Amino acid sequence: MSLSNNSIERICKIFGYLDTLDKQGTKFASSLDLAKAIGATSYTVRKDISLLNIIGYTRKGYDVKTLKEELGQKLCLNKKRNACIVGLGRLGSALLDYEKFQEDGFDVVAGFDSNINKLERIRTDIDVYPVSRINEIIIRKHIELGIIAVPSEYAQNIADTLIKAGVTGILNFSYVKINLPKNIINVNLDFTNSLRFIAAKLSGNTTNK
Amino acid sequence: MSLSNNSIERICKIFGYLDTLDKQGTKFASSLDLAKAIGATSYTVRKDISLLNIIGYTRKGYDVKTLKEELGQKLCLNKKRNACIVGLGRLGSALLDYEKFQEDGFDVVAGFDSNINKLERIRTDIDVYPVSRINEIIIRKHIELGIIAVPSEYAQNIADTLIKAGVTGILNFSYVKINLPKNIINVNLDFTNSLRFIAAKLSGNTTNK
DNA sequence: CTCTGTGAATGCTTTCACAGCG
DNA sequence: CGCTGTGAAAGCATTCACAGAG
Repeated sequence: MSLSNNSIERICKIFGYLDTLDKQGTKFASSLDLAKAIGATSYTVRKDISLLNIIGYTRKGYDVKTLKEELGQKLCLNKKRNACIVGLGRLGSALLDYEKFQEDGFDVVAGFDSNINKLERIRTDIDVYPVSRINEIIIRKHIELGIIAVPSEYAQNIADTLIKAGVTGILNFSYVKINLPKNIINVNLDFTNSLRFIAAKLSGNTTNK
Repeated sequence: MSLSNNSIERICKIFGYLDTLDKQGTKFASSLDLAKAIGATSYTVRKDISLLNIIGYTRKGYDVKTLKEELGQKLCLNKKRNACIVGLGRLGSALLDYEKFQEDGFDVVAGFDSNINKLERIRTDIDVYPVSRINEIIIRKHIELGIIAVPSEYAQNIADTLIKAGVTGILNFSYVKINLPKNIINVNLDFTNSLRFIAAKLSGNTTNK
């Protein structure tokens, strides 16, 4: 089985949307419904799904519950995973309390910051530690995912520490690209770059693709 | 001139990296340097840049200051733009104080929330208003960009309000796709989906592309 | 040499078009 | 009918390979 990044991203979005549909009590969804919800075409959705050898029902579309279960299984999204957040500034502490992570099976089980005073002041149900304890805690709590919300100049260093401790996936909110061994999966979310992208497209000298 | 989204995104990243290089005092950067910094190949970087009819110097690479200026000009990234944030919960208020936006020419000039008590409690230099005043303030302050950080169920409604008031670009932090007229540029940043993507790739049944 | 600039070739992804099914 | 499933075609983006320039 072998999916492109684009396919994976679409399927992840579909998975999230199926959850919404399920909570609403919707039973079936056609490829077109799904496509609209994630911003794709129905062809692409059908192809993505069929690449996973999942089949739908003619005339009705896909069974919401079943499809969600199957997508989750094929992409290992049903399994819970432990995560930690490094850097508990404004953004990091907002992320600590971002309930959607937990709802979706990502358990944030630790927060880290280098500022001891900050650790004492923070009010959250999640355990917080100084960065010096990253290695110990990651191993003890079986943390697989690291969320980096430290100032950009420290991001690479933190990433190295996380990986040495055994983290295999990194979500990086700093605006620098971090260099990683290629078995580590990583996504960069650079807010400023997203605004730049919007600004650039607004300026108009672009295709619509 | 006509660039694909991928090209625009890469160029935006290059633009950001050139700023870092410039502050460091670096004078020249080769296509390979830039490529490494943004996670691309040198071919792609050269092609992207040449699509904009910008030329470098043989044997030295690109002049950092000049290239930044030219990219900024072609993509209209030098012009300042006003932005607002709707939804001042944990995330929204963190974004209000995200200095990188201002540094990069995105002036956050207003925050909105539906909860009047919250507006009174918030401590920030930026003016905050009830959502009922969105239309008035957007017009008065010439706001072009809207950053949506409200709970997902309100996102579509807020987006419609913003657009009616004249906003042309939207950065959406909620996890629903919002439907927009196609002259509106919009980017979705769904944190949970990024974690899902990482989890899916960790599970391994994917290409490396 | 070492780097850029770029047509040509390659390799992906998406789209199309239509058979199949209830 | 209204939907899925899928080979074939089209459309893009990336990579290659090499000329050009100092």
